[in-house]
Amino acid sequence: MRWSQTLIPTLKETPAEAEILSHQLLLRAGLVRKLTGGLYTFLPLGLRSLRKIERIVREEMDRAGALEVSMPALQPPEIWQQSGRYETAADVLYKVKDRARKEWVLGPTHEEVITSLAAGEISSYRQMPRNFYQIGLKFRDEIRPRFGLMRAKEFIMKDAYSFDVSDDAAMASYHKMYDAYARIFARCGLKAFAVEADTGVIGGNYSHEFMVPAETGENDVAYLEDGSYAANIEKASSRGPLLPTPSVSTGATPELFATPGVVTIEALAAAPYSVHGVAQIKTLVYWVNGKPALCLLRGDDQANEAKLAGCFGTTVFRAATSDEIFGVLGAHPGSLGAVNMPGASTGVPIYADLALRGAKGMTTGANQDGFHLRHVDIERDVKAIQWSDLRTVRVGELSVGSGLPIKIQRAIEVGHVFKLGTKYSEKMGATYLAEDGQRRPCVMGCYGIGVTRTLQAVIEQCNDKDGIRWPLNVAPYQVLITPLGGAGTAAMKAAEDLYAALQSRGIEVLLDDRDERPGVKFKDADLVGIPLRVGIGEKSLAKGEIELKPRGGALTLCPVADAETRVAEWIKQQAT
RNA sequence: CGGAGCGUAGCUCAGCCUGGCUAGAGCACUUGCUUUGGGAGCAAGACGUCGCAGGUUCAAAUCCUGUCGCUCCGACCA
Repeated sequence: MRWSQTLIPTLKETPAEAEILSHQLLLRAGLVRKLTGGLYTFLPLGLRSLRKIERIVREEMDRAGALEVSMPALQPPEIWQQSGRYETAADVLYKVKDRARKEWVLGPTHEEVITSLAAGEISSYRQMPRNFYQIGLKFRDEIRPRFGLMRAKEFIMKDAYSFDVSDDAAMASYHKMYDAYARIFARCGLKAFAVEADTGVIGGNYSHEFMVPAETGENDVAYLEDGSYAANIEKASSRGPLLPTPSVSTGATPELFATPGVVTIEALAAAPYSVHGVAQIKTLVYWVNGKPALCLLRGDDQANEAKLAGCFGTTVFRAATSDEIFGVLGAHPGSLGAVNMPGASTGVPIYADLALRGAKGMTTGANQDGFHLRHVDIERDVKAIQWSDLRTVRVGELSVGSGLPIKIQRAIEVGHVFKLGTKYSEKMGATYLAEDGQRRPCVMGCYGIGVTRTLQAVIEQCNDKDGIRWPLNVAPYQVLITPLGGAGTAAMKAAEDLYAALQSRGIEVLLDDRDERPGVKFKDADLVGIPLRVGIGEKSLAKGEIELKPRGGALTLCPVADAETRVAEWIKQQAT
């Protein structure tokens, strides 16, 4: 491609709308343009990279034995009602109406569609295992689109769905996808790693997210230096907080004391009260299915809502409002506690974090504004506690297994593999006749890769102060020829010859044939980040030489006659 | 939805607080001349519903109200 014949609108200045580096480079290198928040047009250069990622994904999915299909983005709401997600996923569903005022749904994902396909087409154990995938647009009514392609209303996802006869067979399908994902991200030039992920209400232990370490990511990952453990912070657990919880009883019974105006853990930890966070019980109230539920944590701990969802058995819950809380406990946030709950609140489930097990001599709210209780022994003074791991792990805590200290790193989630089980197949009638003549639900798995997000993750990971440094496999072009001389010069002529020669070898080459000053061409070349630049200047050309300059590497000279083979060799060498 | 901020030329922004005459700069764009190894110089030119609507005023980019949009922080996800 000739630069002058395509559209590569590079920007010298950073658009104000772009906060993070990869978003800025996406715009500055002329890869995408925004239509409106969360919706982007891919320009020729950006589209080429996107297609390369798609091709890698497609090759690896095919290699893993998955079958490519294409499912409708526009879907009938009935199948969503059937799966139960018309309500539970309501906040991300785009809904549209046709002329007859019938409602339709724009698919945020395709479990319902693929399961209804399987319900119709898979009827025997002989037809499994099967894994169907597609690469296409997904629509999500994101509360807040942000960071360019990272979180958009419309994005390209590779989604795959496996169907198996048993749990064991489903695990085999799962591991195939896991391995395929590792290959995909490696081929994209990404340093990605798998972490244990929260399985939410579906349960089970089999869900991994593929993460790209990046400070701009939206996830926190807990991991161990030796690589033996890595988990999303939502899932991660430890041996518990580093500072021990008081476990010696004062012998006294709970005693009311006045704490006017004290409504935070910090305030109670300060003078004159000086009750350390480890000796406080934090009481949180959630609203689950229209009913209250209490969550008790040590004062210095943070609740982990993914873990709470596991306790509640649903992801549809929220923090109770101040008014709701007052109605239940007779006090406002800051003075709440599970000891001596008023009569109206009996029957409210109480979930407590394991770090509080055996806690004695604790201080907590008295359910009376402006008062707290001291000398609380939790197991003596609070009834009907359901114990569970509810806290968010912190840096430095010891891991459950090896006891090594936990580290925490920000990361971008680019892929997710999930063993679904029979949740959808049961609801949607995707059953088969087994060898023994029994009818059973198919055991499913689902596997997603955010393709557009992966593209941006590559940019986030591969750049320097001058611009993008594309990995060869996903670069829009492999080679950029930069002649330093206008039309009719010897440099341009040599560039044209090399351009034709490389093209005939099947090398993807971009020729900067613009009548621009060298400085402009160099700056654009660095910004756009093509892996290998061939510089052809009048001076070196007079000596029979041209320049080879890998992006971010050292410049070498090479005889004009050898240029074609040297470029081809370089590419071959990089590809291995 | 809660909190914060911003909407002025294609892009980056000044002007607004303290209302005033023809709304500005840099970059980009067009033409000409010069220049030509790291985002050139000179000259000429084109480009604006000052987000939109209403109000206050002799007078509004500027003050007030409403509204729409965007960005950032929080709750969701690939």
